Amino acid sequence: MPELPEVETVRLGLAQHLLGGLVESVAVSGRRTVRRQTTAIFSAALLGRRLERADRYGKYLVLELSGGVSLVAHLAMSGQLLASPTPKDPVPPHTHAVIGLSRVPKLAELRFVDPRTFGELFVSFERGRNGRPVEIEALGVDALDPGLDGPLLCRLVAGTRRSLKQVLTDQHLIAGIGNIYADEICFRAGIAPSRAICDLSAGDLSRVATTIASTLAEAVACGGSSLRDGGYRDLFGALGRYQDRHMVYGREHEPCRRCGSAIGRIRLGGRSSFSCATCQH
DNA sequence: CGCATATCCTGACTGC
DNA sequence: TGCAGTCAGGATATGC
Repeated sequence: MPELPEVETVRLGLAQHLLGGLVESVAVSGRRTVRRQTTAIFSAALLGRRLERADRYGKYLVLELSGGVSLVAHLAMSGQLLASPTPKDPVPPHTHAVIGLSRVPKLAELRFVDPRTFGELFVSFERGRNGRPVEIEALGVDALDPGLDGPLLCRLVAGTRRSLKQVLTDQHLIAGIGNIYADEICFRAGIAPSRAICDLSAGDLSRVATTIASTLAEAVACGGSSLRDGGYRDLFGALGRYQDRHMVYGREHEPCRRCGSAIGRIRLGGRSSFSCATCQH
């Protein structure tokens, strides 16, 4: 489930290997892949353009092309962007879009693979005031933004009675954290995910803010998390390594790595939440 | 406003 | 071994 660390790992790969590439061809075969515009508009907007920058806002990848046009990718649950050195490499199942490139030796094709089809691609022609494509203008502050500190968190959650986990995973407040990292951040901050955020002290919120930054930075350094199904892979197909450092996510009934008590699981907002009742309050 | 639920979808897993 | 049922969840929409 690509969250910020996984998307950032893909972004780093794109920034390293894709910039300077020229779009030679665009082929969209998935029915749901491009849904904000016609595939004709999508393809025409990309053809002949040069890739100039790779950005990320929350879980969204934004490839900036010549002419002020952006290719936006959201991987959602099962999406992958995979580089292919030659067009002759076998195309994986569930490949919904293929972008042919020239002038970049390691990347003849960029492929969008997405078995569950929750992900999407679109082209954006307009920038909002915050410099992001207008379609994702409403996203909250990026979870790795250095400005996300205790006081800002405090302002963001003023007047809400929602739980810590619901705030962490609300992309309109903080962008980039999903179910896995929310649980990991709650554990590392020593706070129960179900705890009402209005009950937290300023010190608690500052600790949450620093824990968001340190947890995500460590996960990025590990290349993100690949779960049992091996769903997430980076641009070149490599698995992440942060799953080996998960303290709670997916570890129901297993001993807590800090205190040894059994990890518990509850449902919160329709999603599984894993935590340690001894280490988190 | 907050919360639960349904929706989109396929693959992995579980239980019989 | 195989088949049906369940679960996984990002974003959005809707109802209470």
